[in-house]
Amino acid sequence: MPAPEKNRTTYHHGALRAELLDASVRLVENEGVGAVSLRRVAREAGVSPGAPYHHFVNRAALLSAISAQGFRELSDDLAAVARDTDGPDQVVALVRCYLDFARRRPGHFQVMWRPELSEPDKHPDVRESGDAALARLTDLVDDLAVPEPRGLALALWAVGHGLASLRLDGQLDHTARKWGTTERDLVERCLRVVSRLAG
Amino acid sequence: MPAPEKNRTTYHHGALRAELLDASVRLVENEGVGAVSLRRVAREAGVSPGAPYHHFVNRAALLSAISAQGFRELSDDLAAVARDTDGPDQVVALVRCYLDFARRRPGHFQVMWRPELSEPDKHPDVRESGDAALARLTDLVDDLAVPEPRGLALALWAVGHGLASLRLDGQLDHTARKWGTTERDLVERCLRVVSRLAG
DNA sequence: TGTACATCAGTGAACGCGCGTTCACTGATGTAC
DNA sequence: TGTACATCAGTGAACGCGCGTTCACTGATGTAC
Repeated sequence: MPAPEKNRTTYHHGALRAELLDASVRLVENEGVGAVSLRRVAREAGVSPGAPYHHFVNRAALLSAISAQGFRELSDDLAAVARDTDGPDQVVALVRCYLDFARRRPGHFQVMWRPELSEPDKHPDVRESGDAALARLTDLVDDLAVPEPRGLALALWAVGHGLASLRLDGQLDHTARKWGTTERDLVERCLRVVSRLAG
Repeated sequence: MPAPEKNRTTYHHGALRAELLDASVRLVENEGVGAVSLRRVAREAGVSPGAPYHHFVNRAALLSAISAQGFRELSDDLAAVARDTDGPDQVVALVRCYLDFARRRPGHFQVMWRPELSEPDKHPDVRESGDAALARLTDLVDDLAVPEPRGLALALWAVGHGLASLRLDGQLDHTARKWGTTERDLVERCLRVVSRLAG
């Protein structure tokens, strides 16, 4: 996590767009999406309040870019599952992949699923990359040749999404403590149950 | 949905606390949780900016009250499932109950799972009512006498939570359109798959 | 039943803050010739 | 290789806005006697 860029010597930044994105993701992770304002992000990047406007027309455009980035990475992850595993194991591998993504990119994950933030209607990138990710999921499940592929695909998406959300909100950790176990153990038990859907 | 209370004649409102809560829930439903500010809520209730401070110390206290309200209603709903159904049907009934709650109280639902908004650590009501709701769920699953009750309970919670979240964010509707079907049909197919976990 | 008084639940003005956005500007870079 | 010029990507001051919160106040209500 690079510190706010205070020690710039050149007038031009060089890679401000990328740094604004990074700073935003960091902000979402540490303080939630509410902390992301163009002024704040500019400050984090060590740049004047007007500077971001040369790269993003507004806050939504910035968050859209993060969403699209996230969806593309998730697509790649899902493609790797299709490539590296096969058969019924894919069911659990898929959910695990979703969970791993959410853990690795919590900032992206939180932005991706909130259309009021990233305005998919105004930013085709988000819509397209989101659709592509979902298509990866359904293609994978279709290849399993189970009786209700769409129902299974949605169920797996829902389980993954639910677990990831509950974990990000601290619900899993809280529940684990109450049950005298760990978050990780809870997830594993859940995945064991889910694996029954593969048969 | 009562209109903003502009036509009050008495100096004292009489039920301002309840009306502030209602106004907040309406705001969350229509414009998202970001639209809830004490000033805005006061305006919606037709009252001066300082008035809410006689009932809530700050925004978090207001949102906490909404959370607790939601958790209590969800607990009651889950209790009804335990009372009105039995056997393996309960698995699907439980998820359906969770989904119905989220549909009926979308404003509450969105606030309940975001601890940074309702600060459960500072507001014991939220923690207690949340824990009680979860206990209903686990008690119900325990009574099914399945091999992995905790794993199943979490899986059902996750599916319900995932579906409800995706629906609220418009993802289900979007996906249904792309697949040439309806949100409702999608949910039903998903539940059919989930019902296999009951066996 | 009246009255004095405490308390409750409002008002509305005021404060300082961070925000989004604009704008004239300027330093740095790229390009045509 | 040098130079003139266009364009790009910054600066920093400025604007108006809604917010949280406080405060002296006041109208309404409840209670003790």
